Amino acid sequence: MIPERTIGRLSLYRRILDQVLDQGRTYIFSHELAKLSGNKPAQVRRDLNVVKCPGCASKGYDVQEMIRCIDSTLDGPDKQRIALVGVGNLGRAVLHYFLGRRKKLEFAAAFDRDHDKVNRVIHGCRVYHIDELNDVIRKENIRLGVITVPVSEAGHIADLLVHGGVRGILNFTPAPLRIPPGVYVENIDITSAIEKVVYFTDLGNREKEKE
Amino acid sequence: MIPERTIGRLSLYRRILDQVLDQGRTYIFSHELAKLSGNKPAQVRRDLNVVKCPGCASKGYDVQEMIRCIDSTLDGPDKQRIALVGVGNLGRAVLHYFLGRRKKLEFAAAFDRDHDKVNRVIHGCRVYHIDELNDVIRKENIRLGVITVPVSEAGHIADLLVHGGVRGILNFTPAPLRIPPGVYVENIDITSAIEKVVYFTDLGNREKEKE
DNA sequence: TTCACGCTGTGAAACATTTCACAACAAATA
DNA sequence: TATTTGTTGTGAAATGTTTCACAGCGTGAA
Ligand SMILES: NC(=O)c1ccc[n+]([C@@H]2O[C@H](COP(=O)([O-])OP(=O)(O)OC[C@H]3O[C@@H](n4cnc5c(N)ncnc54)[C@H](O)[C@@H]3O)[C@@H](O)[C@H]2O)c1
Ligand SMILES: NC(=O)c1ccc[n+]([C@@H]2O[C@H](COP(=O)([O-])OP(=O)(O)OC[C@H]3O[C@@H](n4cnc5c(N)ncnc54)[C@H](O)[C@@H]3O)[C@@H](O)[C@H]2O)c1
Repeated sequence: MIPERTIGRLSLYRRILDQVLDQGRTYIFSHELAKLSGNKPAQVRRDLNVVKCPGCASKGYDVQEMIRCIDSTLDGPDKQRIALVGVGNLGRAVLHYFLGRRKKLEFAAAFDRDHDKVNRVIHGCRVYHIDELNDVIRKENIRLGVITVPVSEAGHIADLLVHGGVRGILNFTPAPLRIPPGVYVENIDITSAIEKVVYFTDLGNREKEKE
Repeated sequence: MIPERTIGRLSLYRRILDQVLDQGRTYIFSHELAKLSGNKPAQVRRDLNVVKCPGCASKGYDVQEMIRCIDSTLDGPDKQRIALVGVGNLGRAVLHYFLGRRKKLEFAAAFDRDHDKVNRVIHGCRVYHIDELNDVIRKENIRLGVITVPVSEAGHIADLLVHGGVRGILNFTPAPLRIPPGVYVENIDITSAIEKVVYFTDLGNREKEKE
């Protein structure tokens, strides 16, 4: 059972290593990957040990081997089919960005309740009416969902997804989803990210005790 | 010095409390806010202690008082002026979402290098050419930046922002920004968030040792 | 007035994660 | 061959965060 933080870093390493490989490098040292990813060398080595990627004291780590090790940990055996719910500004940005970007991820269906959006193909993804959600995700065998509806709708949408058989959700809404055990939820809260920046940036200005 | 996780939760509590207040409630117990925010009651009480918000054993916490305490910790004294760089799909989603949403946050300028976008007002925000960045953020007294350009541009944009006097950055790019001490960076990595969902969802399918 | 209840506030324990620090080793050099 | 150099892999320490568990208290009931 690998901790969440580690998975996040492995995901980042992989994208960096794809680039490193494109540049023709075949080996890399932990301190180099550390610099490229914004971490400490010891952290990088630990993370690589976790995915059983062996290094060589003189040459460092074999880049292709690293990618293979990370792949075998992060990727499922098959291509992951994902449903996106809420084809608004953020939803469309996500669909557009991931279109053809990562081989193992496919946005197989999107849902909205706005009739101007349904029955169209947006950024390579067919948009269905929300009422069809259950049928479509079952028929398409979709196990993952992304929620980009307004916060007031999120709880209800999460219930629909879970009822349809979805077992992992990326939730862009600040609503805490009440889901049964066995379903995994990852939250991205853009508002709180901005508020963190405000707080930690202002430390100099305001009276903030160090300790 | 309050830890980052705590700040994230406080930001969430505040939004929940705004709603609670709209519903006419004046007091709330830690276990209720815990349920609404997806945390344990002891965690909520600790967080509130951190912002010196007193509770009453019989009535719980005064909602307005809580909001005041959180405000006085999270918000700077003035409205925060923010620059967004990269008016693409994600950048526009952010501009649109925050337009008039949080009183203390204002997207005061946006920048792009695409001439179709510059010198227009998009979602209430004037878009300038990237070459004007330094002048505009100095003139407008902007101290915070949001980076939504392609990953290859992010390092360069971060340098421009810092050079112009920006001290806090929200970076949507997976590029680790090399910034001087005193500048705070918060990263949102949507790709790694999705990959976390893939990993933790698949635990049942694949052979994953528990321990 | 006394009691029982349920909540807050918090010290201390438990748990999680990062970092240090160094033995062991491979390659390059002399 | 012996020596130097610089890296990996990892036990153990340090650090950071959450959770437990309960003393103390205010309120309402008897
Ligand atoms: N965009 C951002 O920067 C941002 C920032 C912070 C939080 N968020 C969160 O992400 C959510 C989405 O943001 P956005 O900017 O894309 O909003 P948006 O309003 O542009 O899009 C919401 C979409 O969901 C659809 N929808 C609404 N109810 C639905 C339902 N019951 N079933 C199916 N579809 C439904 C709407 O038709 C619309 O297309 C926000 O509501 C917020 O909770 C976004
Ligand atoms: N949209 C997503 O779901 C998503 C997911 C993962 C990561 N990201 C990250 O966020 C970034 C932005 O995503 P997006 O979907 O909005 O991309 P996008 O291509 O729609 O937008 C990028 C914008 O930046 C502008 N730009 C490019 N170079 C510039 C420069 N030097 N100066 C000023 N402006 C410049 C472009 O003109 C464009 O408007 C991505 O490149 C990626 O790194 C986005």
